[in-house]
Amino acid sequence: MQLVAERLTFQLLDVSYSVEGGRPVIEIWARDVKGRRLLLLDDTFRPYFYVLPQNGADLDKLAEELRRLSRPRSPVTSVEKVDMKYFGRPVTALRVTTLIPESVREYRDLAAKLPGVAEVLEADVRFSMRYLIDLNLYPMRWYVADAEPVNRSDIIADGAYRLVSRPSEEPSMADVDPLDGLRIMAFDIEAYNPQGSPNPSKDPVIIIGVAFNDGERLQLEAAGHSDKELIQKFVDVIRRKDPDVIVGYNQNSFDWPYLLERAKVNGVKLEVGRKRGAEPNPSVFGHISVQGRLNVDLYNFAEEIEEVKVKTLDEVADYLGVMPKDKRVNVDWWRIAEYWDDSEKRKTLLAYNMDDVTSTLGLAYQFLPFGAQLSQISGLPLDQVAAASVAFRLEMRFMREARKLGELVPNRAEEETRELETYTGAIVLEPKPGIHHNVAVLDFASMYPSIMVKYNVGPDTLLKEGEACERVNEAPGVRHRFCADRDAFFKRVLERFLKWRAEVKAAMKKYPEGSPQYRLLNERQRAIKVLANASYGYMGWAGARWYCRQCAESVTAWGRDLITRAASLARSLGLKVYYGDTDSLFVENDPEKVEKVIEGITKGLEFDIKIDKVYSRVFFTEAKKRYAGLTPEGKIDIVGFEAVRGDWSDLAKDTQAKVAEIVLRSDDVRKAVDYVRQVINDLRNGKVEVEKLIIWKTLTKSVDKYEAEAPHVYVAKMMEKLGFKIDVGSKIGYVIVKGDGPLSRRARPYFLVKPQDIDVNYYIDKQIVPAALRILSFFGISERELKAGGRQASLFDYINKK
DNA sequence: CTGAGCCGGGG
DNA sequence: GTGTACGGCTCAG
Repeated sequence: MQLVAERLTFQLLDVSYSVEGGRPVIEIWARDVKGRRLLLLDDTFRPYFYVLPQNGADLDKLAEELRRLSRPRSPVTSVEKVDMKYFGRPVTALRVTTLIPESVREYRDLAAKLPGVAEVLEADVRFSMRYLIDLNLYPMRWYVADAEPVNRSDIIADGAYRLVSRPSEEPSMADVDPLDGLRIMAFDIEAYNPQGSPNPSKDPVIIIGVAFNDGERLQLEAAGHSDKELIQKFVDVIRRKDPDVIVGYNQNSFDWPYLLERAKVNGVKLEVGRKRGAEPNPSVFGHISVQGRLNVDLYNFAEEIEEVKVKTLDEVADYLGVMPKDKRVNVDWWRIAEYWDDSEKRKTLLAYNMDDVTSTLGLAYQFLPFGAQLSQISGLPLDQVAAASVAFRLEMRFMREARKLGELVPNRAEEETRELETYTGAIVLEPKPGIHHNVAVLDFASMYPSIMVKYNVGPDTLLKEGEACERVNEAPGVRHRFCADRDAFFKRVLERFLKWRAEVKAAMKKYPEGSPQYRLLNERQRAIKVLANASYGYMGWAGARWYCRQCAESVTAWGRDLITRAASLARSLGLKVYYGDTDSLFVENDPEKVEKVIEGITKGLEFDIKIDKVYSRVFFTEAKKRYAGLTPEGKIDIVGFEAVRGDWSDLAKDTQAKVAEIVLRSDDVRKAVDYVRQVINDLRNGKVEVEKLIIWKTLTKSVDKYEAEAPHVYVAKMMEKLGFKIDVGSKIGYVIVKGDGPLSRRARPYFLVKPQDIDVNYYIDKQIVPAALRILSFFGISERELKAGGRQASLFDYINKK
């Protein structure tokens, strides 16, 4: 049959590979301009790695020995000499090519043992990622290539092709919204949980809510307590709608594993991918891949929002304005079974599920445009870019830059050889405790990347003891020296980032704010900024390929120097400095003087600084990194306070938030003290529901695997004895009761505890009072005053305290 | 005090 | 799939 090649214009969505007939085949999942979902194959790519010889080694002899390692199943097909660079210095390396990706590890280990070998490099780059790097392909971007149609009966797609030319980027699509035209599905399951945490071996999935970006929303319900048909229907829905992107909230650690287990129990196949027979596949670090679709866990993006401490779906959706908390239905999760079994309450449960799904889709609209840009820039597929750490995203880009520069990519350090020494970090100026009015927050723009560029910081420019160089930058205090004779690898990459970002920002100005084009470019410049800002942390990350502790140490040293100089400048101009952290300064908002500070820093120190925000009121305690501010718009920022953490009781969290709000809005500390006393009184008088006192902790492994007996572990054991089935992932809710012995022994399952058993003093001393004092102590309020509980403090209180 | 171990979100 | 975290807290010693 005569095959006719077609010219395809397609968007690269995901990449994987398989081994067919003893040869690797790269599989690109894509959609083309006609809207077809396609599988594109390339069977011409081969795995390889580099061998770096020791100085003076005989390259031909070494090449011969490498060839002799060849095994028939995956022969060494070539060993070539290549001129490359390693940490900026020219080297000749040997490039070893083989056939089967899995054999690389074996050859790597054998090669490393040969005499004359200094290092084996790039043997740990995933094969499919290697392909994208080498062909300079970025997921979510558009390409043009010639391809021949092929038959593939094992996929659920509109067609399959074999690439016959290398894809080249389609410039006309560069500024098109990469999400435009993609089919997005959000889903959320509810599980039956009569005994606290649902147990997938017996508790059915009862509701699956699904929402699509075309507006369709639906809910699937179990028949009573049987979920076999429900799961089959869910698979059918995905087949019918054929989404490109599947989003959920924490679905990688809950919904997918739970559904997989339920499917197994019911003898159903969870065939939701675009490959026949393939189920979602749990991979490392909790990521789950769905073949041919981008499975994105939006919780990964939520984790990066520093301002929200408790990252539950309802909190995050509320913060982002996706769905206000007071406008949605909420059901306490431990009551889900109760709501399911009651026909009236079931309606509420369904509404709750639909609000969760709607919120999830809403979060997708918030996060995915940014994620898609990160994908286009870092080179990681959208599902992986979400799950990857910032350092890993940046490293992927570094590897591409290294290839362009002919640089060999260093290996990660062996775990045991990584230096564990810490170094001095950023400087935090002593806050001025109290409430301050009209405060401007000044922020250095990309401070650490700017330092790296200005002083040419990097492992390749770091001078060893006694090493000479013409132009040298020495970090203040720490004395590390960097050669400025040639540009550092980091500098080259960061300069490209900074230039690129400036271009994008300039292009943005051509569009009205709020237009789709503006939004697209804004997300792009943000993604570039996030990657650039990760470069400092990257150097100090022990897992980094370009790890350089001295570099990170030098950057913070320059940073401390800079912020100290900026604060002095502000003071010398007569401005009060209230606080500063790393790259920010909180100063009195006197516009004229502030302008002078900005000018002095820009021209004198040659770094960019700007007004980030203004607070009409802000208060600091004596503690660093904790403050609460009131913006001119009336919004309250609570930063750093720990009682907004998930493992504190609701009572402590509510109390602290309320105290912060009273103090900021009314300036009246007595009012706040009275409020706390009222809470304590209520607690003493048994007026607080046990539910407000529950402390929740998750069991991350089976009970008997714990060495230390934390309260929630002790309670889990107790629940097991009571006949509860406790599994990994169970959330244990406990309260502390009266009695003797260590705290752990006084923890009880909350549902077994009567209000009169509660150790009221624990909650007062360890929860309410510390949470409230975080704010109130600097107003001179003491523990005793809070605990006086409406009456005058007496000798009795004093003795009790002793 | 230091080090080891655990946690996050979900139901 | 040629294998990816991290910062903050608690408890034990």
